[in-house]
Amino acid sequence: MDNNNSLETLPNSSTDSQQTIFSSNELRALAELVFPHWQELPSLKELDERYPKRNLPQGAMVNRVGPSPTGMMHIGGLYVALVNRRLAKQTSGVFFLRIEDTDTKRTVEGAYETIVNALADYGLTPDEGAIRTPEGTFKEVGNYGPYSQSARKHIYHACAFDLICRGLMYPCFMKEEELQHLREEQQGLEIRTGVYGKWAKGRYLSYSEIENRIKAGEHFVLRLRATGIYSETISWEDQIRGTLTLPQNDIDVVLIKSDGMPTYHFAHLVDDHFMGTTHIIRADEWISSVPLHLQLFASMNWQPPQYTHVSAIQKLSETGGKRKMSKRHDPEANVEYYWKNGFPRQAVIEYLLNLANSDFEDWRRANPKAPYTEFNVALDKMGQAGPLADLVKLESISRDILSSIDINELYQICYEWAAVHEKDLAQEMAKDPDYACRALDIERNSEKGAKRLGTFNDLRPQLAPFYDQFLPSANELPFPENVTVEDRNKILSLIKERYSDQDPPEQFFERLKSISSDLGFSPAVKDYKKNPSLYKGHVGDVAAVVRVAMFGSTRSPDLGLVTSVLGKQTVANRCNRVIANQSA
RNA sequence: GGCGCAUUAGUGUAGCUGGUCAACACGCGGCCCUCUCAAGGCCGAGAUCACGGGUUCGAGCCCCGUAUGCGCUACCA
Repeated sequence: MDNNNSLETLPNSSTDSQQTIFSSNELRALAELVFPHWQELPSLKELDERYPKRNLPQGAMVNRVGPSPTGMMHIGGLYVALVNRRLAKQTSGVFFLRIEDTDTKRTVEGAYETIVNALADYGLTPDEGAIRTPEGTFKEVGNYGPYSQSARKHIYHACAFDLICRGLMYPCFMKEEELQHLREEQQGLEIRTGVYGKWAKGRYLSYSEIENRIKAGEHFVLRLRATGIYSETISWEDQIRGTLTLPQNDIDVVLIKSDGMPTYHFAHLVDDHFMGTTHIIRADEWISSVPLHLQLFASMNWQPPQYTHVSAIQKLSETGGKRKMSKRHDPEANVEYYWKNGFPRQAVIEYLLNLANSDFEDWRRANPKAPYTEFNVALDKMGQAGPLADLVKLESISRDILSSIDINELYQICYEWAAVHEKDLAQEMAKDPDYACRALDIERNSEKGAKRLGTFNDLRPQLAPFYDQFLPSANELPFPENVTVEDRNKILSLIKERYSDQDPPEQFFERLKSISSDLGFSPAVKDYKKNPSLYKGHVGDVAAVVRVAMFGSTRSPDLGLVTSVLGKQTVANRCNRVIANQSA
């Protein structure tokens, strides 16, 4: 990188002759003063060699997600990660994870693991950056690292050194109170607040003053010497929003904080250049910063990436109405919430995909079995308004997924969930996975296309009755009142006697009918309704008795299917315990 | 305060360069199926496209203004 940006060519907004103009020797001395260990810094040339241009096919997108390890993983972060990753994959590009931990005060222990785990759990493992190994440990992969900003200080400093040498960055000693006063004064004057133009006091410092203050150990930050003109605009193409036009940046923003860490803006410039990011897809709160970012890239003579801004998921519907999704008050802002509350991860992903491109739904209907990765995400199909989280819709998607995935896969994820949230159930499942599968599979492939599982919360009611230990005790069974104990026992005796596991499940109802007529119940509900006095009841009442005895509940899936899973022995046992209980 | 982004039925969205464009999904209601519960099938109620002006033969779709929400205006990202 050569120094062709000499001071004279800078289009500075304030042609204020009072500003200190340094000679290039002074600038060099200043840079060395700011970075006493400058000799240890890599040169820009070395960095360019260390991080060569990526060798990727035409049109490949290199993009990234850059969460801060400040606590939980936000659902909006997952959303942005999903979109970025899909786009990278679709173009044979690269998706990487960069941990943006430049704010040492805010970084939280364990948050790094939370991020990596969330991406791994949701199938969004990055190509580069921190990943979770199959053994469950963490490591960093990729040739453009390190991928944590806190470990890249020397790179930022190398670039900062260059900017100081070229007069585009300068030290500023203003303290918090001073900045506060400045802001108040500007507010009193009813002008824009901020460090710009004549308000940028650091621009007026003489070399000797700077030297003295630095040598005295005074704290300082490094600010950009902004080159934008506020009354003029800059435009760029946002792939979601089209052409965006904003005033040029004339604020001397902080680029290096007093602790030596870069701010987001500077880290973005340096990292996304050397990491070869081609597309920045991020939340829309960054729109206002694009003029600054463009200026930063120009100041280094680097090719800027393409910026596009997505509206993050912001609100949630509640009984009260709408409000902003808040980390503190809305548990569903946290990615963990969904799994905890029984939503399969794939459902969350597909729901997010649906928010991103609403035609995903149509695609899914047309391709019920295809993996979601076959769907093509398109930026220009993304909505501009912030979508509202809708758990009811999520559940509907979840139900579709749980009813369409392969039974073995269903067993897997159910078991994985139960192992954490329903431990006793999981234990039983593991004893005989095949049995659990048959129980889970009930009615899934029938013509009726029953979708019994909405979320994992439906797992227990669906599965537990297949295990004796979860059944209510015999005297707690909710038998209907309208069938006498005597009839109940007769019914169950006959079931025990006549049930055969050779019967096809459809046969079961025929058995119920014949038992009904043998015991004076009407085999057809219609007949009973015509002449109630002729019967003790109807086949439905008989079925209810059997249902309670078999399933411990007045509600169950098809009895023929239930009994065929239970098997002859269990059917007999369950009849016996009731009969025994009554006669006792 | 300044600047920016957004605003289509309860919710999420679709509506291409202005002329069946008010559609789809979830939810809600009813009916059907039916031995229970779900699921499924069918039907239906919900939006004068935030509001007010324009431009036009004609506007969710273009322009201006207003309102509301959100964002930025930090040595947070």
